[in-house]
This record gives sequence, structure tokens and C-alpha cells, in this order.
Amino acid sequence: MANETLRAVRGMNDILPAGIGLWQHFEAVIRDWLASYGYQELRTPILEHTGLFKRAIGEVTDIVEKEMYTFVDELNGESLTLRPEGTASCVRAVVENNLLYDGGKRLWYQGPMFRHERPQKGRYRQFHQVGIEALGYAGPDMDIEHLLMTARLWKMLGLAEFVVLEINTLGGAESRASHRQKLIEWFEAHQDQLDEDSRRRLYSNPLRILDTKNPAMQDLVEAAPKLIDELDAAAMAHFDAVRQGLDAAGVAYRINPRLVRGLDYYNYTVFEWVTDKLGAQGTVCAGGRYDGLVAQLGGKPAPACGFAMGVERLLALMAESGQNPPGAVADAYVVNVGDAATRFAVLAAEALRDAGLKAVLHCGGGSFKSQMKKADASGARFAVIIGDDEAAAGEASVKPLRGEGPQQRVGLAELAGIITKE
RNA sequence: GCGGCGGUAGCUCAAUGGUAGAGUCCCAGAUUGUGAUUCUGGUUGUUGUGGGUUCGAGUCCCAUCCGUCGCCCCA
Repeated sequence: MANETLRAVRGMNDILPAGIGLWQHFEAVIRDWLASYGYQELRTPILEHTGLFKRAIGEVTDIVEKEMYTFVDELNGESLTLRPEGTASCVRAVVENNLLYDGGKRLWYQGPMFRHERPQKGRYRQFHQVGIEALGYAGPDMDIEHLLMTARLWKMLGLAEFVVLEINTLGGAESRASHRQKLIEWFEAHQDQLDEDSRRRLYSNPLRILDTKNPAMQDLVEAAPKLIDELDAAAMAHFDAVRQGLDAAGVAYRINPRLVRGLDYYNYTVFEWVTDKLGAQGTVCAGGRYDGLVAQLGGKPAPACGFAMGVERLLALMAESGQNPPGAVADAYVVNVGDAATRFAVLAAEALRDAGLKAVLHCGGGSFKSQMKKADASGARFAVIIGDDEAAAGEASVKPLRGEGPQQRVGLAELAGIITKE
């Protein structure tokens, strides 16, 4: 086993060739899907000033308090942080580059995110997200677009039967504040019934108490003040419109009044797509509206909403459902035995590539038998066989490896024509 | 960060405290120029790491690292 310092950092994984086919398939689907909705890709740095995440995500959230990879750049004393999520960077880039000067923008990004949590299946310290953000759109039509987008994506990925949609509304800032105050008062009055976790959260994140799995507290939680009673008419109308949009499109959902997001910037619509196939890390996609964030990060006030997907979790679901697409395989594997044959095989392989084919040239010598085994194991559809006989004649033998068919011997000019494209 | 379980060949797994093994994979041969089946032979290890107990430790004890399940958190 490798020395500790020569191992990957805990919770950060290599993605090996054997598993890359699923990633590439996923990424190809994602690109088609986003293009079909007219979203444009945005790429931001992995590293940001620490203050960005503190302001965007919230000082008292778990992410900021104990999960960020924050360090001081010793060359200039700046405090920097590996991004734990993508929305903050996206909004920062939008504000910094005035991207909303000519109206709303539909954006997406993908890449690694970093959180210092204890690794578990579906939870890694470096993990990947695909995020979608729509900025400058206030109406429920955009919330609906996002929900329909996600529903379509599950179909495209073959996951529709494994995930269910939960939605909720958090209302505006005022509603949330007054609800929070009433919650604190309610739980203060029933402190004797709170468990240890809940007492700890009472003032830091009282909304989370509603999410408790402690059966002894269910009655108390059920009777607690409900956010829906605090919602103003505008928030209710927005939520109703979102629901009508889902109904009209035939997207099933469950209203979960206890659904709250762990990041401070959300308001109005929030949602999660969850699965029961991945154990404790069952959320594969989540998001919602965050109308205050652009202004909070110094931009001209602009409404916004978006969501992010956990790529590793979605891939785990796809694998669970039996999907295992192969990585790229060559059209031809070029077998060569003998010095003259090896020199000629280089040219034969180049000729195949000139014709737009994928060709793997056998390197390293070995018997015909061992090279044929490599050709078979490579998955290539044809073996192009070159010995000194062929080399002397300027020809190559072509043998189909997958289907029936005779072995043929042809000159270089005809070689590519025999190897059919798939 | 907390609790439970686990870690033996590249992979999947065996091995009463007493010589570390099998299957698979890989390599070679049977077939002196031809893969996927078959047969024969061969390589593969600081038993995660470091201590301790013992005549003797893969096995028991402690620590640590890593994984896994749950909590927590979240995508």
C-alpha cells in the first residue's frame, strides 16, 4: 500500500477509465438537455475569496461554520476558499461582469465542489455538481421551467422511476423572519420536550428542528407554528402558479411543508428531488428561488432561481439501475509482428485516422497470438494484421472481430473502405 | 464531527493462535502468422499502517489511516 502522503486526499476520488463511460454519457446528455432549453455555460474559478461564501451562504450555516476548505495564501495573506457550491461564484461573476445589463440570463456550470465532511457513499469531500441559474426572472414561469427541466432530464437519464419531487415555499424575507420568531417562542415554551440536537439549533437554525427524525418530538413539531400561516398574498399566488404549472405539465410532486434549505439565500419556491435508493444521501437535485442574493452581493437587485445536481449521486443511481455504457472503443486494432511490419503499421494506422476512423496501433511487440488477444480485449471491431509478408507487399489483412465475415487482404488505399463505420 | 461494522493478490473472497490459499485477471505454451471456448504451466502479497500480548499473530489487545452503514449535513 502506498505511503500515506502518496495517496489521494480522503474523500477525493480518482475517476478511472473503467468507470469513465458513465460520466461521459452523463455529460453528453447534460449538454443536449441544456442546449434544448437555451442555457449558456459559465466557467468560474474553483477558488474564491472566503468572504464571498460567508456573505452568500450565511455565516451560521454548517457549510460555512465547519465544512469549508479555507486557507491563507501565504504569498499575500488573502483568505481563500475552495468553492463548496456554485451559486455564489455564479452570482459574483454575473455582478462583476454586468451580465444582466441587457436582461435576464440563463446560465449553467459544472465542476468539482469541496466540503470537509465525513465521507460516505454519495458524500465526498470533492464532489461534482451541475448547476443551473436563471437570473433576472421574477415570475413563477421560470420556477416552472426549472422543475420541468429536471423532470425531463430524469427521463433522458433513465431515472424517472427512481426519484420523486418535493416542493415547498419559504415566502418572502418578512414571512420567514416572523415565522422564525414564532417558532423560537413556541419551542422555548416547550423546552422540556426538545432533544439535545433541537436545543442546540433553537437559536441557530430553528427551521431545522421541524426536520427532526426523533419520533418523540413528532407531536410537538406537528403543532408548531406553520410558515404557510405567515405567507402574504404575493407568496401564495406565486406558489399556486408553480403548482398549476406542474399540474398542467403532468409532473407529480409532494408538498413538504418541512422542506427547508440549508443555505440562507433561498426564498419563495424550494424543491428537492429525492430517491430512496441511495441510503442516507437521498437528495440528488435541489434548488429554488433566491431573489435577494444578487443585491446582497452588490449587484443591482435582480430576482433569480436555480438548482444543482449531485453528479456522483446521479451516477450511482444510474449504475444502480444497471446502466454501464462502455467508454470509447477503437474501430481497428493494428497488429504488427516484425521490424518491417511495425514500420509499415505506423503508416497503416495513420491512413485509418486520415479516413476518420479510430485506430489503436499495437506497441511493444509480442507474438501474433498475444497481439490478437489484445485486439479482442480492446473491444475494437476489426483487427488489422500486418506481418512482414503484408509489409513487403504494401498491404494489410483485415479480420472482423465482432461479427461474421472473411479475412481480407488489401492495399493501403482500400484499407479504410473495408472497415465500416458503426 | 459522533456511533456501529469492516480492511488478506489488480478484482471477488478463503485460512481452530501454528508453512498465507482459491477463483478471476495477467504471462507463456498446446497451435513455429490469428482473438473470444478448452487444456497445461507460471507470476502475483510488507495480511491498510504502527505498537503490544505470545515460543509463535492475518487471527487477540491498543492506536491510527481508509472504507462502509446510521446520525449530522447536503447535491
